[in-house]
Amino acid sequence: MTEDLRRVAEETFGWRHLRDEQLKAMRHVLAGHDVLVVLPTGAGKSAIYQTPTVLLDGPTVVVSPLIALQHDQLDAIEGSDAPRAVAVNSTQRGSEQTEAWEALRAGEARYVFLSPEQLAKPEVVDELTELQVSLFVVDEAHCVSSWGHDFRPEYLRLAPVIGRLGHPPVLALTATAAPPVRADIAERLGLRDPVQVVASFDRPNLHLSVQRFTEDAEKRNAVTAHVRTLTADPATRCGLVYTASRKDAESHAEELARIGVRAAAYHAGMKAADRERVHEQFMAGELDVVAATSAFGMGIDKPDVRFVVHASVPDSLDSYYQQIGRAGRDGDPAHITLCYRAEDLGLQRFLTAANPPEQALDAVAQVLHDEDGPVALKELEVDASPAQRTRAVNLLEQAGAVTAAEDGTVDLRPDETVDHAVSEAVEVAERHRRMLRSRLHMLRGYAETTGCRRQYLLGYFGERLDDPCGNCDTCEAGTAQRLSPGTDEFPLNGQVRHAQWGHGVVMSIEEDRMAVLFDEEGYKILSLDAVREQNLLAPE
DNA sequence: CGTCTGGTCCCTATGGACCAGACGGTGCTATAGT
Repeated sequence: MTEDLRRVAEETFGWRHLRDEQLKAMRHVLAGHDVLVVLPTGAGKSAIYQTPTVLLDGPTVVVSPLIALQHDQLDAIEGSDAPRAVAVNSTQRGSEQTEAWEALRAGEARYVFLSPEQLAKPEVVDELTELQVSLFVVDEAHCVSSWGHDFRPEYLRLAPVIGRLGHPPVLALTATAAPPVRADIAERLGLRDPVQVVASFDRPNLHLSVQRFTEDAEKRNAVTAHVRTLTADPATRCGLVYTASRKDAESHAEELARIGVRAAAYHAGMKAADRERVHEQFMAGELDVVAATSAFGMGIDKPDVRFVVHASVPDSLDSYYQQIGRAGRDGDPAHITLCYRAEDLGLQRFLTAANPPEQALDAVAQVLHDEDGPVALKELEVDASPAQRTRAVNLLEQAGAVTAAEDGTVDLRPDETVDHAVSEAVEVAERHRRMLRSRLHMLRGYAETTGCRRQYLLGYFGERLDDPCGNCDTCEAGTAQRLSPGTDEFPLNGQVRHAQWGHGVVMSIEEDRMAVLFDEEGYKILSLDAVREQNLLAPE
């Protein structure tokens, strides 16, 4: 099997060497296992589905969040000797879509790229069922967890689709996923006993630092001054400035342009043509700095980004790590700076504060209660937007009040009342909100720690670095210390139980505090004294 | 949750204090109008 993979990799794609992680994941895919792969960008994640597809009988479905990413992948496959790849999406004419399906039916095309929204359409799933799909790939799989719960709820409806396709091996690929995100991806996709292939998150060439501010104006000036200094040096000319709002992306870009930096803004409120131009100019080295919201990033694989400055905090360390990971891909040193104001957490708190869609929940539960049999999702006639309706179904399903069949229909469990179903679903939404809030606490912890930033960051991703890294601001300030191996009663990654919060895992132990990840409540930061004096945690 | 904006108040006028209300992120898809 390994020899076949190596042969295809070399003969079809021209890859002389495969990394151990790539080979391991491919072998499990060919053996029919579900696989969750967490590998840094540039480590060849795409190869993990591209190669086995050549050896499999049926086509490979690739779920991809952005049409632009689908195009990149199509180009990559077209540039090899692999079979043809097609995409089906809303930018195409009807004839183009028809041709794509025909090529797949004829066995001429063997890869098909789709958004999760396409897979929400029964006619698309019908086509795929006929094709006898051999491999189901979810690219950028962290989107399942980060977008599925609200922004793009179709991401949580992939599990029934996978079932309908006869549950071919599922391969979930991402560059960033902390342990709870991995668990969420596996659960939401319905992975069966997935093999996890996780590479180290450490990027030692990134110099990590945090600058604290009390005044907004002061922080803005510091961002400008810092970027001015960096861009003035040819060795660190190119970088990114991340902002929390579109307005700030524009004001920072304007200010930088005013002082002579080749800078432009990028956010989702801009015209598609302008966004594309900024993207291309940055890739071509015609722009040195892009000041952007979180819209900028996926699919950016520019090796020589020398700095990432955050003008405001993002929503989590998960997002933060993803954004800073766009620097120093070539392995050369890069500067990472978080310009931190505690007040900035307020905006993120707001953005994660969405109330559970109670009306939609109520309407959906009521319709399902009144109907005799299962109902197709699209046929659910409720007074709510399609996205809200899907979100309500997702929550009801997670609450165990609604069951989803593989044919895309849903039904209320027998004996389930509308009120009980709604209240359970609201509790699920609130648990999720608590998890998002708790991630914000961990971000705050990173910004405010006097310990080694890298130890903290890696610890968040479940990886342990015993000694201070020597390449962050706290190490340079001399405040970072050797990581405590935990105490006898609470070893790192040990299991604990809290009377109120239930089961958890010890994520980090600092001098006077510890972080615990609870299954139901998310991350909690506890004072070690309080834990000891009040006997808050019992080892499990 | 925090910031910004626009309006009102005060009442020899002006501009600062105060308050209410709006706004804040991520993309797909389908469809109407050129």
